[in-house]
Amino acid sequence: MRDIPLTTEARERVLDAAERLFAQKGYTAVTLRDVGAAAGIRHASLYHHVPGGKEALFVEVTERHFYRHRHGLTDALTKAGPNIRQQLYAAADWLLSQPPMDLIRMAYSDLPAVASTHAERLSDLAYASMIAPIEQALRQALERGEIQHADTGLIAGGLLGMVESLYSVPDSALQGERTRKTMAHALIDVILDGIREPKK
Amino acid sequence: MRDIPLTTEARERVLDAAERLFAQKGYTAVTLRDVGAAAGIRHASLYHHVPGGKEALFVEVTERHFYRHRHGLTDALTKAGPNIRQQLYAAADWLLSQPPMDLIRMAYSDLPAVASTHAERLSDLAYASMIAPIEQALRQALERGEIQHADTGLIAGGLLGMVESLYSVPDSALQGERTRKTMAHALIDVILDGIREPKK
DNA sequence: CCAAACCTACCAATTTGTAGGTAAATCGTA
DNA sequence: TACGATTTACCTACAAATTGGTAGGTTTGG
Repeated sequence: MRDIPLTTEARERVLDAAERLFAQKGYTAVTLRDVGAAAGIRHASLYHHVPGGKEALFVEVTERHFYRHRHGLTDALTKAGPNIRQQLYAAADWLLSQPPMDLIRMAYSDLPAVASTHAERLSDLAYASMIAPIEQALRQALERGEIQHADTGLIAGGLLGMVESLYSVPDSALQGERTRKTMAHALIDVILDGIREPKK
Repeated sequence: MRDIPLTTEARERVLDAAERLFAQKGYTAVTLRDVGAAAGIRHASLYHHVPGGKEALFVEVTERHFYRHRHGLTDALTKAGPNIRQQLYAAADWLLSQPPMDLIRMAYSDLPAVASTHAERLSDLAYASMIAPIEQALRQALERGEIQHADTGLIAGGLLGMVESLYSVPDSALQGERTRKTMAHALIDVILDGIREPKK
């Protein structure tokens, strides 16, 4: 008998389903029956894999989600080479390959619904996973002289909000060359070059 | 006896409370008992003012919310004079004077929970109220030669996402001169000037 | 007086969580 | 290897609380 379940194939199915649903709909909008159905089991069976119930499930998969973002972002940024534009392109591509990460909903709706100890940890993790990697890349570009002095933390956050907001573009507005990816790259160009001067 | 209640002071209290709560927490996370408590009445009394129940209440206050944004944005943009920077400053100030408008949550969680006819109308209204006014100001700045050729719709949406994302900045990170307003203005400067060239 | 505004009390459905059971895989050991 | 014991991964059934919504009565202001 174990207090803390280790990772099995069936448990992974549950966590994957829960992560996708919570990320898409938010904590209160997702029921355990939804999660069970998505994982192919009854809701009561979820308690076998996650004894802590809904809140523990949400906290675990949300932490997992943030950790994966941190890894995915730092990975994309380092593999893109020492050029800030290509780095930001790669970061945006990663973000758009994942389900939307709605930090506003997280702050105003999801986190207030869980115990404050968990909420604070998740809040810190959000910064460390989403903002910090981009901020670090901007700081290094600043040292390399690629960009001028700027509030790197603010720019990183703004960039993130900009790219994530592309998820609210309806699919009907996406066609041909106008994908979320090309739109993200165009927005990054604006951040780097501005829209007053003609593109170099 | 009226089928459609006209506007009274008490009904306004209900709509104001509902609008604030729905905007902050989203459709499913807000209960009618929450709305009633915020308006100072029992949840059953809400049906006196809005016979259609929760969904009708949500649709009505969300429409109202969008209409007010459309008015507030166009008003701020026109009153700021013919300078795109001042116009965008004013638009951002308006957005930050209102409760957060989380379009991602709206698209992925709120709208799927209401009848599709209402969802489509609200989706169109979101574009017309939030994006279109900013896009128009950018187009006019383009004609005036203030900015270079750019995808004005894309920039407007990106700007909006950027400014709204400031709501996910924890209050603990706001102190002294570092308010959401000053941060929004700094981000607008980046959009206009870029971060590669030194500020003029 | 009378209608608007609000109330209490309830219902049916849903949701989280618990209790207890079952089939099948796995393990320890003779 | 044979085989009983245990563990895993699920199930059905139910309890308690919450939710949207309804019925009908009561207060209150013009």
